[in-house]
This record gives sequence, structure tokens and C-alpha cells, in this order.
Amino acid sequence: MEALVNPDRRSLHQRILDDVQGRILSGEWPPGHRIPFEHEMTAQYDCSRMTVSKVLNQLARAGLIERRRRSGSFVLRPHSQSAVLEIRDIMTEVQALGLAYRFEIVSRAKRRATRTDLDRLHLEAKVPVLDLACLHFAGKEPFCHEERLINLDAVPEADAEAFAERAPGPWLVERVPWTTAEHRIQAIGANPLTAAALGIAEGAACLLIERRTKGAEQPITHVRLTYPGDGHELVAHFAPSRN
Amino acid sequence: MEALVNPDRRSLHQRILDDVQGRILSGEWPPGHRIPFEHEMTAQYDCSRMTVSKVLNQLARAGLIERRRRSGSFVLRPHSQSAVLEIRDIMTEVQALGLAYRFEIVSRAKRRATRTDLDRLHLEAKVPVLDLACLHFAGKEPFCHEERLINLDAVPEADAEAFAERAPGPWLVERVPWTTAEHRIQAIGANPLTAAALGIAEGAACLLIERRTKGAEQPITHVRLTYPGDGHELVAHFAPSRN
DNA sequence: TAGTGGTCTAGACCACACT
DNA sequence: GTGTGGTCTAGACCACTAG
Repeated sequence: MEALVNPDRRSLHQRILDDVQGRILSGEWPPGHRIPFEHEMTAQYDCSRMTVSKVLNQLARAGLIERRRRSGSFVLRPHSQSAVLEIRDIMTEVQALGLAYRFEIVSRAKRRATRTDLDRLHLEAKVPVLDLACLHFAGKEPFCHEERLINLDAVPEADAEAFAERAPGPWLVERVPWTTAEHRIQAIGANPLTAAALGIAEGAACLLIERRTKGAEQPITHVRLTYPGDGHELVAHFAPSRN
Repeated sequence: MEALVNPDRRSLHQRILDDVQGRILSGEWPPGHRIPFEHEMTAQYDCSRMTVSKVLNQLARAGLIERRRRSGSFVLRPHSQSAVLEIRDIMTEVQALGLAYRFEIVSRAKRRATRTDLDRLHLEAKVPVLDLACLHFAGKEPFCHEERLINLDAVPEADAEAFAERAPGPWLVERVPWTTAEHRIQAIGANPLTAAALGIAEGAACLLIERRTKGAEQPITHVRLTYPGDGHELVAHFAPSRN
């Protein structure tokens, strides 16, 4: 059915996807437009229905179109901005700036979880926790102040770890299987502790990233990363169907 | 082949996906583990290869596994935190707080693009631009200060729009077809203009969201949204395969 | 009730990477 | 070579829903 010699290097469904996506992005098919039925595209591209279906389902997952039974598929209007945010590893980030990276454990304490700890970890039982403070440097300058709680019920081996070679973040990523995470991003004025650690004025604008990480069974860790506001920005991209 | 009565409401590939994903999330299949070949899963689940393939490709797109020809599919280690950030419409956000929403156009100017404008819009030619400042209120309090540039070459009808009913953001979303956007998120101290607009102290910590929006042909708009730091946070989620 | 998308099959050939 | 995943087909039946 298809041309014997591949006309270009893309697969058939990739070409169809690019075609349809192009029409949507260009405005040729504006929001609300009903795109051709599967059986129509099957004829138009001279391919099987599965191939068309795969393309349209990809576009639907990417949020470009909506599929309705008995009605057809429709171009959606660009929905309330949702974007993919890349939160990179601190070491990677520093090295991307062309600076030398190192970190220091500033303080370390083991205790039964206090009420604040439980709140931060989203826990109820008063489990043992490890409370770490850590400074990350870019060259000679402090780059980020890390305050971390680790649930020792979930990761007991953290108690015996010195975190000399690897910072607590990468150490946990290596050790703990797949997780889900929730991030909160705020601007705050530096509190006295953080200001002293980062060598900035109290109240200076800082970017605070809080991350709560859960494993399959229970919460694993909570971390507050504070960056001086003038030295850091997050970048997020919004684009249809990353393929 | 399949049971005549659907054992639960999920489709076959959904059940397979949940099964495989569960094993990965639980750590039963740790990072590096080689998951069964397609033909093995075909036998195990008593289904066709396409069904298995669909599942594994979904997991690969979600970043949970990596597929290598001739070698098989392998569980990845949780990669550098990347998360889906939801940047909601300001009106929606305010109303979610249970507060009344309104906005005001504070200033408006039309001009040929200055060097700063071109830089912000990612443009080269000195096109006409519309420069808007806008205040968004939650109840009686200022909630967000918006500074927006609109490329009048891309959206000429903006020049004739009063933005009385709809704020510039929603107005553009309705009018312009699909776009890509780039967001930058920083913490900054409030500059005098913004501080006055928001009724906060100069230098107070604020969350700054910059968004640059491009259409198929050319840049469309650039916006700086400044939120008082104590009244705003962004939430992002990281979880494997949203299906 | 008719027509859409949702799902699934049992094949097939190909490209690629490891040997 | 050889075996993996990548792609594709030509059907089929089902579930949902608009008219």
C-alpha cells in the first residue's frame, strides 16, 4: 500500500502526526474545529485505522484535541497554561554554570518526629527522622541552602550514612525505588538562619522549592531548598506533544 | 482468548500497565532490572504483541523504562526531577481562594519596539507593540501585577481592544491559535513601581513568572507576573505515566 | 439506532544492535 | 547471523452517545 521507498526518514504515523499538528498550530484548524474522522484519514493517508488512531490518541494525550464518541475529534483551545518544569540536580546545575561544585553537611540530628516534622513529611506516627542541613556551593559562593528530613522508618540505612561523597538528594535517588513527588515553589524573605548560611541580608528575596517525596508505602523525605533570588531561576516549557 | 466477562472495568492494556507499573514503583523491579520481553509478556498475559507493545511504549514515554533493540526493556532510575507545573488562570486562582476577582488596566502605550521590548519578545524587527500594565485583585487586595507586551504585527486587533471585560491574558488565549510558551520563575525584591502597585514594601520578596508565547510564525506576547511572596505558591507534581 | 471512537488480534516485514 | 523492538495491516467486536 505504502510507497516502496520510504519518502523520508519519519515513520508513517510520525508524518501524519506532524501534518495534523501543523494544521492545528498554524491555526488552519482553529479551536473547536472538527478534525476528519478516523475512517476519512484512513482513506486520505491510505493506511490502516490503527495507525490513524495511534496518532489521534497521541494528540489527545498531549492535550491538543479532544475525542468524543459518536461526535468525532475536536481541536481544544489552549488550556490554562500547564508546563513541564525541569528541576535539575543541584550539582548538574552548578556545573552547567561552569563552576566547581561542592557541598557541606552543616548540621545533623536524629530524633523522634516532632509535630512540625510530621506535618512536613505528611506522616502521622512519631517515627524516627533524620534532620540534615546542607550547603551547596558554586565556586566559592554558597548557592543553595538545603534543609532535609528523612523518614528513617522508610530508609533506615540513612542513619549510618555520612553523606561525605554524595549529597543526601542523589544518595536517596540512588537508593530508593520509584517515587512520586510534590513540589511547592514560593518566594520568601531569607530567615536569619538561611541568611547567615547563604551570606545574604535577612529578608532578601529567595526562591524556595519544597519537595515532598513518597514511595510506594510511605513518605520518604521532605526537603526545603532555598536559593538566593538573584542567582537562580527555573525554566519551564509548554509545547504540544513532546513525542 | 480473553475472559468472556470483563473481570474488572479496566481494559486489558490498562491492567497490564498497572501491573508492570506497580512492580516498578514497589521496587520489585528495581532500576536496571530487565523486564520481560514482549513475546514473554504476550504469553504471560495471553494477548497479542501489539497490546504489550502499547503498554511498554507508554511506560517508555512516561520515562519509567528504557527500550533497547536487541537487548530488551529496562527500568530506569528516577531521573532528575522533572514535574508538571500547572500555571492556572489568575481569575480561576483567585476564585479558588473564595475571593472576588477583578482587574484594572493601569497603563497602556503603543510604540515601536525598543531594544528592551525586542529582547523580551525575542524579536528582531522594530514592530509596533502594545505595552500594558494591569493589576489583578483578590477581594480588595492587589494579588498580582502584570506587565505585558503584545506584538501588534501578530495580533493587530489588540490595538482596538479596550480589555474592559476580559484581561489581556484570557483575551489572547481566546483569539490566538495554538502556541508554545517558555516560563521563567524567579524570586525578586519588589521594584518601586511594583511595590507601589501591590502596596508592599520595596524589596519585599516576590515571585516573578515570566512567560514568552510564540505562535506558528512569530512571537506573540511577553508577560511578567509579579506576586507578593507571602500570598502565592506554585505547585507541581511528579508522577510516572499520567495515562 | 446508527456511527463514532476504544480495544484487540494474528499475523507481517523491517531496522537496528549485539554477536 | 540473530533476536529484539518498531511499525503496520485488515480485519473484528464492543461501548458509548447523539439524534
